[in-house]
Amino acid sequence: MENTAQNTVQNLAPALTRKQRELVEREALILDAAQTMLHQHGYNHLTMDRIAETVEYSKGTIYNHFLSKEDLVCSLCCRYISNLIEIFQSAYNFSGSTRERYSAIGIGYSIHHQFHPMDSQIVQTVKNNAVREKISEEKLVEMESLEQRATKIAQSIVQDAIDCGDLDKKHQDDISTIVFGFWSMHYGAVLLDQSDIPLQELGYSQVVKMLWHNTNIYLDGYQWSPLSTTRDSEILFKKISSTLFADNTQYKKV
Amino acid sequence: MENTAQNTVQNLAPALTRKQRELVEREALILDAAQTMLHQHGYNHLTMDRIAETVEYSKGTIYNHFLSKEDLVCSLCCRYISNLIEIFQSAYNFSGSTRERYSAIGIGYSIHHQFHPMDSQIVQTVKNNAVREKISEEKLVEMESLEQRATKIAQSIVQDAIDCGDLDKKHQDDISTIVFGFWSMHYGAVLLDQSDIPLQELGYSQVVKMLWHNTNIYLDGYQWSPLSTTRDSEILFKKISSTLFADNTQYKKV
DNA sequence: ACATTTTTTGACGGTTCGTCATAATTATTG
DNA sequence: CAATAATTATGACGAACCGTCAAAAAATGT
Repeated sequence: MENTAQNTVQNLAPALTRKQRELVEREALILDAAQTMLHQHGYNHLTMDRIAETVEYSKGTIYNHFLSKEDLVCSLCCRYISNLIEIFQSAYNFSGSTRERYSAIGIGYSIHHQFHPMDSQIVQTVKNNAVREKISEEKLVEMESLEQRATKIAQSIVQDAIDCGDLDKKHQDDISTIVFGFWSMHYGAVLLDQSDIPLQELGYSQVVKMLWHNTNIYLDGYQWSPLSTTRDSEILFKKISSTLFADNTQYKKV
Repeated sequence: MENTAQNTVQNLAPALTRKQRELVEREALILDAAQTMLHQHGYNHLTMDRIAETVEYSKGTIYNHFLSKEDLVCSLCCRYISNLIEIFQSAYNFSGSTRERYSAIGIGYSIHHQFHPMDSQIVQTVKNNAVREKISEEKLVEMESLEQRATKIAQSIVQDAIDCGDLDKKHQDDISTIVFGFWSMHYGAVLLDQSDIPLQELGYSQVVKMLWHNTNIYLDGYQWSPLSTTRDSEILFKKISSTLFADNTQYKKV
């Protein structure tokens, strides 16, 4: 994803000047520092002064890159969504039925959360209106466009399902509703997982399991064949998750 | 609910002293002021100084009631959940099949959100870890106990469904999973509704409709009879919502 | 070598939170 | 009722943080 973008830019505009490259590098440096700080000490201890100190640039320089603290955090959120898009892309390319490919999106989402719970917290933070208000219009547009790309991948699998008959044609107009239901279920579960202590007691991957179960029920409700009752869900889960996260090298950062 | 509590206290401990009554009244005064401020100007403009100014007490006095700003907001959240419990209670008492009673909980939740979007924002804020960290242990316990009461109501309807055969006995061990799935779907949808601009474009009650559709599919997936396909969902929705919100007097505050 | 533009810097002003010594009020006692 | 003790209210203050901007430093152009 990042490589693709870089190549594209290089192809269109022959090369970035040294200055420009330095700028891009420094931006990544700042974001990495912020993310590490967020992981280690939480949002409340993430301050612009501390970031500046860590990367050994002045605060003013940080503000040359990001319009506000919230803009910076939103950039982290964008990196997170980009990673999610990669996972969704893998899910899209999973060789199996449309039902399996769609399920792979859900599994990808929940396991990614299990690997990086701190990062889905960033999303939660950015989604909060008090924070959102302080994010620049451009950054919001950037994030929304990324979210749309993620959504589009899911929607196109639903469309495939309708086209090949796995899902009844009467649901043609419900595609966005189906994606919304699936997405809200995952989103809500992940958020509840972060705050509800009673849930934590049940053990960590409990949420992943419950999501897997509930989404199967949900998709069965839509009569999206093959139904979960006709296959061994346990095996399917393992197959999909191991395929998606075979090379978990990409999960070192964000 | 509030009356009940008040009466209980009065019965057990003959009467509150004048001082205690003043304290309770003032606490409500502060919370009302905070809520109004939140509605009108958002979380970012809600400051302890402004609250103090509005209620015409000093900041120190506010801090005699609440340990921190976050504690105060959490108290607002508790009031919100209390209201939700009342609605869930009505849903529980709805005269109809177990499926309808359970659906009533979902409808109650989503319509309450439609009536008070600002208030579900408070929940979102409180759920955020950066805010949560600053809430006192006691307030968190209070809130969690309220949440448990709400959850218990939903769970007991599921149990009723299993007991009377509307839901297969094989789901006996999945009760909390069923409630979790239902709850996360609603929670996620409501949260997505607050931030995602693309969704807003679709019109306001769209989320309520999508939730109604998706939760029907979800419960159909569990084969919770009577299935939505055997009844007119539109009529049922209207019946439930008008029953639950017949006396919308309770919705003036929170 | 000098001038001009760009970039970096960190001291500073503005907000807000939460505290705490002091003042005001209320309760108690002789 | 007056004097003293206990309780409660107050707002000035310190600390933390954000974002700015004039001045300094570096880079670029002539």
